[in-house]
Amino acid sequence: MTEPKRRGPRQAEAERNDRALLRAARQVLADDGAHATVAAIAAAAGVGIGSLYRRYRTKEELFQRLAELSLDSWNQAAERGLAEDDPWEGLASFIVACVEFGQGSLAPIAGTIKVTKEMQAKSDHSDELLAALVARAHEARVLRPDVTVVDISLLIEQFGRSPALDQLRKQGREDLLEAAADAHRRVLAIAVDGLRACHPRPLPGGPPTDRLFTERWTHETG
Amino acid sequence: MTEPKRRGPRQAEAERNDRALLRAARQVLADDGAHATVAAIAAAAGVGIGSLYRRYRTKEELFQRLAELSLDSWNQAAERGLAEDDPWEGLASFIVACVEFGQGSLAPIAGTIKVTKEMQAKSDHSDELLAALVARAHEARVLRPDVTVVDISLLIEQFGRSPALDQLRKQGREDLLEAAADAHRRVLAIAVDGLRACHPRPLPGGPPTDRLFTERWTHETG
DNA sequence: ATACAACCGGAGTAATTCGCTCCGCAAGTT
DNA sequence: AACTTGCGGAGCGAATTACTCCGGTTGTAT
Repeated sequence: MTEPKRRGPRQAEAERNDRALLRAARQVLADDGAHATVAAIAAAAGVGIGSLYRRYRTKEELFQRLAELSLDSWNQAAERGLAEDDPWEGLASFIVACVEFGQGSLAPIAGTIKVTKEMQAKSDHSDELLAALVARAHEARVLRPDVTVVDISLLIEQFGRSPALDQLRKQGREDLLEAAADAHRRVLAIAVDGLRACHPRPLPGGPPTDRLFTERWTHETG
Repeated sequence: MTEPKRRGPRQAEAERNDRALLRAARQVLADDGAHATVAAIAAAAGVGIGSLYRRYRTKEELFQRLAELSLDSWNQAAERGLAEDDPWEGLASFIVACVEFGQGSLAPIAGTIKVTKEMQAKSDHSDELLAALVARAHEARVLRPDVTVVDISLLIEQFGRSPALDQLRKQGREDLLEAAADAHRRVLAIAVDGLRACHPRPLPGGPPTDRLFTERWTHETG
């Protein structure tokens, strides 16, 4: 067993709280961007501030953990995509999955995340997976030929947050949240269709540099 | 003459400053979202805070003016689009123009804007113009049939800000700004191509309500 | 030159906000 | 009942914010 022993009587509650905190952090980050507060995160999780700081020594440590989990989710989505038979469906479902679990909520805090060696390894792996998804779609001639992995990554990031959904949530208009989420998925579907190989005109500008991604995170030397 | 007399010796500088302030406000809003500070706006305009407050009594008054000007830009872009002969190019160039001048920078402060009667009239007009653009594209069978005006509006809003560009600007990476802007235009071109009538599969979900737009602004009774 | 008017810049202020600590209390276990 | 473990949130110091106020600067008139 990996964790053979419960160390305290209220360990189960602690684990539930931890999951709730991570869920809430993603949510609040999506809503409020870079200036999400710990009070808001704790409140959204239905947990006291004290409980947050017992598990994470600082706000940054929580965000760090969130970034790591997001990388895992990204990789799982990519592997599910590769497992699909149809190359197009594999790529499209990967994109939708990444947008769905809120990959884009990390963008506002990307500059504050320290990339550990472990995360770097996961990131390299995710690059390979995405490259494989794109290569397979190219070979099947279902993806327009001048689309690169950077284009896909930027598309996912672009749809990671929904301005309309953010504002409605901040205004407490619960009645429109569902409609806004549906509409967001609709617009994403439009954009994904724009990736199909049925468009004769080449895309404007040259292929984008991957420096747009590699140089936006601060790396650890140790 | 509408403005026959200069009232003071430094009037020209004052007008330059006003234009710089509005430009800077759009920029900073795009970068920092809802918590853009007056100090940042004044600094970006190369102007003292005092000069900002001589022209606008409060921060909100500046944002209000910005919203009004944005509506004008929107309408001008729509009229240029209608003036084009090709229905598709008209619609596409309208979308690109709206994204380009930073229409989306207003999304984070949409909830704080008071819509005056004058603005309401301009807004109604813009609705008609966009409806005309979409109807013309539908009649020419160049726009996929289940796309609505709300879809177009949401698409414009979605691309109004670029997460990558925002972060790079905040990090001061001037060397990558151009590349990021190019990449952003590329991804937008992909999404716009997704609107073309060459995609057989219908979009997911029903047509979105326009309540997603009408109910997000606070209206004035007077 | 001198006096004056118009406008500029930004240090200072009061109020708010934020990350984080600390401690009294409740829930299990024995 | 005694004890252990984890919970919640009031409160603190530091940082940030919108806005005011006034000494300085620029351009015009005499």
